Amino acid sequence: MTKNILNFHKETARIFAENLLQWFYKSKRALPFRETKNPYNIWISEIMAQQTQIDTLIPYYHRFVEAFPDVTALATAPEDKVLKLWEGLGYYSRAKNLHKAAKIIHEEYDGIFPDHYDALIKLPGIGPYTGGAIASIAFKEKVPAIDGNVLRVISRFNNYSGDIADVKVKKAITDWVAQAIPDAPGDFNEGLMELGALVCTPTNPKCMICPERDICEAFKEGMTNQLPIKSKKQRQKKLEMEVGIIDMGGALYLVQRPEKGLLSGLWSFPIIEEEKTKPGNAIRQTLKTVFPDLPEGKVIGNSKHVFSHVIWNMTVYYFEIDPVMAAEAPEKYGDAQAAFKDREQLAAVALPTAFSKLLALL
DNA sequence: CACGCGTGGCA
DNA sequence: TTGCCAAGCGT
Repeated sequence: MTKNILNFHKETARIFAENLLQWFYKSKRALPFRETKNPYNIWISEIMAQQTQIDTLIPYYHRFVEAFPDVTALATAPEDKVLKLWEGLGYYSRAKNLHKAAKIIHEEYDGIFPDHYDALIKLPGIGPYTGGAIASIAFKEKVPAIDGNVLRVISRFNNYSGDIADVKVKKAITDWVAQAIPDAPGDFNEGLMELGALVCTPTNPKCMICPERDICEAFKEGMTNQLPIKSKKQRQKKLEMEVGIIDMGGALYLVQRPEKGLLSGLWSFPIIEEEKTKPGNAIRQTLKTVFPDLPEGKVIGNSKHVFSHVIWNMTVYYFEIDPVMAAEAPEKYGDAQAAFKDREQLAAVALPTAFSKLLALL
């Protein structure tokens, strides 16, 4: 049977921390951002790690810190260059907030990285988890860093049935961890996450090699596969979309996404929701407002793209236009920036995966 | 405060 | 194929 109350027992927590640290020092992965305690590098890696698997972020991390080795380099870079380095990683507001925070540190903190939790979480993009991670790892502050791994590990360790999507449950687990933090807060926090990533995994946890097996309540009760409890999120809404690719002698017409909402600020092909009774009409009519002489297009394929909260079923229309139309090539698409981009120019702008994968249809 | 916000891996 | 999940944050 599971428990719906989370109790803290000091001695149990002490042994838990001891086991964890011993395991972590022996079993931790060699990750690039573990080669330093520089708060800047820790920060970049932690922002990239939000909702992202470590293996995915590693090449991005290398490229990013090479291009922007310190806060000043990032603060003084143009935003489009920052977004370009984030291209394909998703959740692009992370990159924008990273850039904003770098400017704040550069201008208001004299380039000196804030060295404690309370100051860190005031920066855009740094919330309770990331603030705790940077403060504990780079500055040895005794604060928790509660991510999805930690919620799962602590839930199982205590055979605790609280719904980890519930803020009250998150707070209870945060309090438990805060009291359990030993003298090496950074290693402890990293160890908790590493245990969740390598051993106490969401499915098929490797209890046989777990350093906490002997004192894990869920293991004792045979509940590891039922925990944690997590309420479900609702399903993505499906949208039928029409994409227009205009090709002018190899240069493609790109538009910048609006300032708010999905993929905001990044580049895309013109795209609009289909009018159900008239397939192809919506994109064609929209494009004709900027290209009155638009020739007939053809469908070159379909593409499905799954976002966090919506699914696009895209029908891709292809239009070839004469280079003489370059003279009238509009730099505005509605209110948005727009331009024909040749291969080299295309490579310089941030084109999200939803659109870059359409290039394979050409 | 429930929801908006990307992408890739995996049973 | 489908759904779930991954080192969350802003509003």
